[in-house]
Amino acid sequence: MRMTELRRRILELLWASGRPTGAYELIEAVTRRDSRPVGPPTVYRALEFLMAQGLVSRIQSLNAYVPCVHPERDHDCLFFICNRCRASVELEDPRIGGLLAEDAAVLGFVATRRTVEVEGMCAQCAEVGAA
Amino acid sequence: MRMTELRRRILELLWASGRPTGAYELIEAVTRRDSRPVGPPTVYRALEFLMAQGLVSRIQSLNAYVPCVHPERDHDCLFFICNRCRASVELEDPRIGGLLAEDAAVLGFVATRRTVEVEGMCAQCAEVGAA
DNA sequence: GACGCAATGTTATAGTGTTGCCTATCCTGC
DNA sequence: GCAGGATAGGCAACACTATAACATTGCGTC
Repeated sequence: MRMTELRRRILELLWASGRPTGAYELIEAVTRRDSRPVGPPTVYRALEFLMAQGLVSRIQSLNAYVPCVHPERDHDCLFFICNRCRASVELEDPRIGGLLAEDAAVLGFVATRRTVEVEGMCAQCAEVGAA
Repeated sequence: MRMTELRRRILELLWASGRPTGAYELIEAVTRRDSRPVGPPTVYRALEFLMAQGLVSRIQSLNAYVPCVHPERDHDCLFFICNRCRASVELEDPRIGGLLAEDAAVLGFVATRRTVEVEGMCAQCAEVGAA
């Protein structure tokens, strides 16, 4: 389990992008930057690794990937996704994790992964165009 | 805006299925049952309609669709998805919607859609195989 | 240097969803 | 009844997302 050149590069690209980025965008970006073709499996494997390390999260609503804001902490990612400017904000709200754990307990459900995503419009976009 | 034959059929198939069902499964099912080919756009349009009516929800983690348990009520769907038996349970927990609204307000974010999904193992499956 | 293992490369393909355009059907108002 | 607009569905092609299967490389160990 190593942080290889490729994996680091993909993580850098995600940070540089500043917004949720699709796997095929990453494929293109890596290919362009390294001037050699990179196939889908390569990138998907790197993403899988980065997600396992808690360095990257997948946004289900967008089929896209973002770097985690607090990789060090054990994170319950909670995303606010602007459908206008495509930006996403990651938040931590332990209370939500608590409620979900509570609900899971009632069901006898053993949770392994959580997805909490809110779509809408960010403050800036909402200000600009009320449409 | 009408509940047509096709739309009703797809809703019925979702209810009959008893678990999250993919769009292409529905395409196949409708095609088989009606003995005539149905294309992807047809089914996707019907699903879009059903979701707009609050009769169906999409489970992002699975790229699949489920009928809503309480179509009449305004619902904040919250799903528990078993990765073993593929079943899903829909719950209502207004407290979570409340917290999300609160967090959104802090960000000045205008929310239009929420996705809350928990993956793991349901009580029955957890009981059977602890693996 | 031969082996073992993790990582990556390569090719092909599976799975999911959309666009564009046309036809059919239904309701509305005359 | 019957134009005429609006909504729904059919169809072909395509775009996007992800994985399978198998070969290769690089690296550490004995």
